[in-house]
Amino acid sequence: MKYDYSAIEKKWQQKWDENNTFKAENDYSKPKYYALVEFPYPSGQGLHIGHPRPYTAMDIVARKRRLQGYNVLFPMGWDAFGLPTENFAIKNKIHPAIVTKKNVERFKGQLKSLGLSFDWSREINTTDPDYFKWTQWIFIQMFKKGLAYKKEMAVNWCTSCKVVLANEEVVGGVCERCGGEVVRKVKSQWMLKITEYAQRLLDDLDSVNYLDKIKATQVNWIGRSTGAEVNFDTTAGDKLKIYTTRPDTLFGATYMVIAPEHPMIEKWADKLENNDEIKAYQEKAARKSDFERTEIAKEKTGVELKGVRAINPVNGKEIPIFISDYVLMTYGTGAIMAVPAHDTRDFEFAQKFNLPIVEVVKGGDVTKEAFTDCATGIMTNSGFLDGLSVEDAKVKIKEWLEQTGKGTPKVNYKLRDWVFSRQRYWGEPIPMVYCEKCGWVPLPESELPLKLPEVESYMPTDNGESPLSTLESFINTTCPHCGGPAKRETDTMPQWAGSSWYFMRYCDPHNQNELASKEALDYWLPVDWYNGGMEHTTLHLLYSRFWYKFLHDLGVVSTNEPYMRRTSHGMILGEDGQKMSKSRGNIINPDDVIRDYGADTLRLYEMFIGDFEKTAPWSPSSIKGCKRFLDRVWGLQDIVIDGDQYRDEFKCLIHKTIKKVSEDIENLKFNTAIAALMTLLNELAAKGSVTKEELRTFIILLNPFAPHITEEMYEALGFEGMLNQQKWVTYDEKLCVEDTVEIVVQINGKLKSKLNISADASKDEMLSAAKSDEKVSAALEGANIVKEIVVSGKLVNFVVK
RNA sequence: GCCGCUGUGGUGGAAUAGGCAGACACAAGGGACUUAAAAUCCCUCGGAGUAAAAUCCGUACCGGUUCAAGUCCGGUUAGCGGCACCA
Repeated sequence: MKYDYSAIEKKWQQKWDENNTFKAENDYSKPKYYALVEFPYPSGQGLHIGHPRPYTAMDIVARKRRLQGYNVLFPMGWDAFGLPTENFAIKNKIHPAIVTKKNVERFKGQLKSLGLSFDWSREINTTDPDYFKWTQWIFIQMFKKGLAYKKEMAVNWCTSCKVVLANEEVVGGVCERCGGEVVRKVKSQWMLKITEYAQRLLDDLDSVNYLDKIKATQVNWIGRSTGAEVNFDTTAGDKLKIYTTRPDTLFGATYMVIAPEHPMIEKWADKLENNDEIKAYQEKAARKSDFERTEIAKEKTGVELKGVRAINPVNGKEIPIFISDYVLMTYGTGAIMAVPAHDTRDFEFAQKFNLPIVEVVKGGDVTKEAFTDCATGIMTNSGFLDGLSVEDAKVKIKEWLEQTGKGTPKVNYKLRDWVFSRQRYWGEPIPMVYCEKCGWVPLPESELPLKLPEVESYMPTDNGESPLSTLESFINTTCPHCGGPAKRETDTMPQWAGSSWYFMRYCDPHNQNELASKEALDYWLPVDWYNGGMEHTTLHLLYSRFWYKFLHDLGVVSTNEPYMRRTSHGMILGEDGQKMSKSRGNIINPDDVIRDYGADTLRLYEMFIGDFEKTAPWSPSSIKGCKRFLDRVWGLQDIVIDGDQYRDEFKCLIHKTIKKVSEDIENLKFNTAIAALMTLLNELAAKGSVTKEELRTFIILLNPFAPHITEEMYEALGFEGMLNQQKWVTYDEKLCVEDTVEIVVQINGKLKSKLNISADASKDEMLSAAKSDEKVSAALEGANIVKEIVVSGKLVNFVVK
């Protein structure tokens, strides 16, 4: 009988659908397991060949856990707000909701054709008002707790499209779509105070099981540093506050630098002698795009503020103040003390402007380059700090700063607040109203969801306002607080909003009264295993952890962290080893692969393709090997013999294979799990027969990887019920050990011979067996044995002279 | 510049916790079957060497620790990913 994959796959997909086979139960007394994959953005291109890799991996985990008796939640949904849909809608004059609906249908069909065991009864869509009602609700709670605020912020502005761009749309400093120049433009934006959670987001990484590289990236992104803030007096009378991580070098501060946007500059305008020069520099800096700012970073620029000088608090010396765009207004206090002897950037600047360089840490040659080593240096030219190590000096100077009131220890983070406004149509409306009397007022919860109004054009306006801003009927409303006339916020939320809490909605997706019931949240959360792309490590992962912690503070969820375990998969590249793209013409369409080889083969191949965490090039010939494997598995039906036991000769191999497959799935080593199954198949095929029980075990082990063929074989073998309702097979550790083992005999660490010996042989028995081996005894002839090393069950090594 | 990761046959990749390098596949070559091809089955498959063996070399490079190193340590180099004037 031929292996008719397409009929088999269709048959079982239908059966699973009809029986709601993979519906997670609401029985909260059972042990639960929550396996999560990132929900896709339903793009117009349809499913990418890369999607099945993580989806299949977690599907394997979910299917195995079900067989192990867990109540498994393995849901799927759509992260459907977003720019490509909006752009497509603009271009083709179709409502984005219609585009979304069409794309979702296509995606869903494709996912089903892969045989993924999602619980479709819990499907969610971020663009569904019943869903984004709660996204808006969370925003309002944040506003009420002071975590959402409005602020003037620079945005990316494409000078050619005359449109505000999201950061993701700025590629290499130019507009992704038209290649036009992108500049900064200041606009009033909603911000979320993620910085308030910086320390917790950092600390709680200790309590979760994320891959080390994921943790490292998060730590890096949060960017905690410790130092001190120091107040410098100025000749203008005002104090200038700086932040430094090297307060120990205070004696070496020979000038100061403040950001071009620093507010003091305006305040000092009447005292400054070179206002024209300063203004010119400020304007130039403001005009620069981010791209230019980093391009020109090679050479330092700046202007001295003539007329005002600062006073170094430790030695009372007057020092000049400069403005330069290498100091950022957005970090620390926007002002630094410059210690050219011990900071590379200050050194460059000092050289260019001929400023004095004073060595305060011995150990380098500060006439040639900045000496930045904290570990070995000894303080010098530093008054009461002289002779101390850098670390001791840091402690002592901080004490001095506090005692004298001239400064305080301070922790800073690179993490910045989250810019939450987008001047776009296809996003969640921000549920806020501006009243002249009451200021910003949130909509009452009874008015949620605030739906998107119908507009004629989804195009952003010429002045960078949201398309909603042209719609008088939407804008004009009454103040929920005083009842007076008020105007709605017209910006929408970024795409990251809906995905920041979607895993919570899956727990209770149809709840009309709450984002999910407390009972459901307490039962299902945290997510046990979340797999997703490395590209989401800094944004999505951090944002959703932040929202979760906020909701924990509100009492909505009971735990601190949303995801117990986070892993990450590698991308699938084109056959040429390049990223798949239309222009390279190296795209593989999953529909074609399913048509030509079947979903089980595709699943198996994507798991076998290589190390799950690494990128892997698609290989059209390798996939044939996986098809060949399934053909041979199918062929086992022709050689099946009666028998409700494993035969003795296969007992050990089968137990070892069960162990290997069970463990490898938990360790993301799907490729070696499949290799173990191939080995077992090869042995059985070589024997020419397989007992019914052996085959039953084999197809249970293979089921998570290739669910359709295994269900079909299970049925054809005449077993009761569906395979997915059976129990995962278990192994006996004792039976995984062979009676006899092959041990290695080495002389001076070089392999001389191999011999078979009883597995429980003592060290003495191993030694004497080794010595009596022909090859070994010949080689040992006349040699002087200095040492004998015996590793039980593994090897014997003679060290000879 | 900083942080993280990686370097193993023609290819994708295995190798628990320092103990047989190259599992499992792909490709290639040879053979069987076939009128022929496809499919399938069998054999070979890191390099040098040999009739075959023996033997020697071999996990990016240099050095170290060890009875024993792909694995640990120090240095170099190449590539990938992230951040990037963060004081």
